[in-house]
Amino acid sequence: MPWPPKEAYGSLDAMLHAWDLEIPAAKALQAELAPQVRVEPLRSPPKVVAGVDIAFDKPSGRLFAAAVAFRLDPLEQIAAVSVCRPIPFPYVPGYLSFREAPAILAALEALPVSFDALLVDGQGLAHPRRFGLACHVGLWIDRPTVGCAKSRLIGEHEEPGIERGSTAILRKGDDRIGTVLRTRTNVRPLFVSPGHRIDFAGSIELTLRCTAGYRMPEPTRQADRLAAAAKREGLAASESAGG
DNA sequence: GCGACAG
DNA sequence: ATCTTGTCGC
Ligand SMILES: [Mg+2]
Repeated sequence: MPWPPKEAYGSLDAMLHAWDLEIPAAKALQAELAPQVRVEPLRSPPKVVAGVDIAFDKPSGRLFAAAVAFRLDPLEQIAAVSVCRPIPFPYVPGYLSFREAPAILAALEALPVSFDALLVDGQGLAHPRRFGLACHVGLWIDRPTVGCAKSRLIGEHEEPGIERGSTAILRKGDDRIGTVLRTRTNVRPLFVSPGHRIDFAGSIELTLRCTAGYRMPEPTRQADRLAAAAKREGLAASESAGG
């Protein structure tokens, strides 16, 4: 199966070299790729949902990316992997994908099972150029992808109700860019926005279906934990090795 | 120029 | 994101 889809970018080679860019070039690339993002209803209900996240170790300049797959109905973990890579890009608001996407893609390629949808720890459409981390990764894997961020990057919104499931529209000017979704009663809401191949309603529904007692959806929450664990043992391993 | 600012 | 123990509230 042809993955990643080079057709979506014109040239896979160009995209492979597009990870190492200066801010101005990265900004231009986002503007060029944003029109490729498709906000549309899910074509078929996802059976397997994957989640990804990263743990950083500034001292060693390394990062640990994890990908965890969950089957729905009932929600249960079926696979998990982690990879180690050098940190490729500094954290710059608006350019998170250039720091995290390469490693996320590597982790997803290492996942031993196929997945129908992906949950990312960051914004999707709710981005200055409508091209957050979830859009970048979603376009690459060409599968339904949702951005589930813990805080706001841009946009205005009202406060959603305190009950789990309550929502408030996240907007920029007259355009809707996402949803402020309460995944747990009386707990800070999440900022959910489409990454690719899914719409606002679908991103809300999928996020809620993947939530089990915690603020963060399970795929992303477990990926966060695995990345942190990989970091701990990764550092311990390099220490005992003398590095 | 100043403040905001995913992870 | 990361540095980090105990403490407050549902
Ligand atoms: Mg993260």
